[in-house]
Amino acid sequence: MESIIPTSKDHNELDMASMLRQAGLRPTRQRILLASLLFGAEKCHVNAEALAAKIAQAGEHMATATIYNCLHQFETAGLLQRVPSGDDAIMFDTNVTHHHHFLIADTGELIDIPATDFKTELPQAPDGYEVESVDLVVKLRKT
Amino acid sequence: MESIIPTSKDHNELDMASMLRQAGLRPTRQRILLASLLFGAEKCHVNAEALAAKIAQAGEHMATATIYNCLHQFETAGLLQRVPSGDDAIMFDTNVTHHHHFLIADTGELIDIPATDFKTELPQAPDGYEVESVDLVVKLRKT
DNA sequence: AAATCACATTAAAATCATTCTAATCTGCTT
DNA sequence: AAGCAGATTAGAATGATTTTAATGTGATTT
Repeated sequence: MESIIPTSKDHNELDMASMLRQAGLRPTRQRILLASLLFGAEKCHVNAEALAAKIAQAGEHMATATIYNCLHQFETAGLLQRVPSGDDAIMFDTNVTHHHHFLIADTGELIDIPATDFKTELPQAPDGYEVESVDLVVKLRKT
Repeated sequence: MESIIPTSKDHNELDMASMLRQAGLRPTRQRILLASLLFGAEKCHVNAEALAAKIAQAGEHMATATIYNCLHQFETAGLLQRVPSGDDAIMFDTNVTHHHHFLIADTGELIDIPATDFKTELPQAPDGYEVESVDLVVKLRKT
């Protein structure tokens, strides 16, 4: 009994599928689910473990290797950016614009800093090299 | 048949021992050896694996746990600074002055940038927090 | 719509840096 | 020389990530 009127869920999945296709990735069930969790919500900073928890919470299942595979594929496709992290897990940011981070020292929480909130005069790259990216992390502690 | 005239090796060990004592660390054989390797040479950026290699090369032996213990103790004592790293190993810097780093993307090699080589206007820390440290990494790729 | 093929996903084992454990050792003080 | 707190040790444990080798699945062709 399929409805002609698409549900919001269907609509979202179509969005995610076309986003993936545009990124050159086949829209598999797993990649669509991950994309929904990553790009449908507000949360910006995730690691594999946090995603696994969200997946379980949604009553779904996915192999750990698939989560890592997809995260790396999303990064390569430019849908995610790797960000420095306080703990020992790889963290990704759904905000792929040029910006930097506050890192709360004791919790490991990351907070975006718009690139416009500060100005940097960079040193010149050594001969034979060019700048690929610039990462600034301001570590904070409670006063 | 101990000589009254100290060899340069002895001299170096005395230096290291007093440095350690000043830092509040008991000058054990292992800590003196590590200190010699770290603060006697030019090399600034090390991880546990690189140190283990140097130790083996010097014909000595040290438990892996000891290397990690000492590195963390040296860091706490302010003799070393942790630095961001491209690979997945913890890296330390014997340069504990305020400065930043170039990171060669494909080799993982770090190069110091004097803090005076660029100017940064930092954003204000959120309420209830204060800035603990600022880390800037400029990732480079070969042109 | 069946066949096909390249690509994805999977569970489980492997890897690798780092930390823990519990026993032994060693600087330092008495 | 004795004693003790702290240091070192080998080896086991941990935990995030990757590999392996087998199975499954989108998309295209027939």
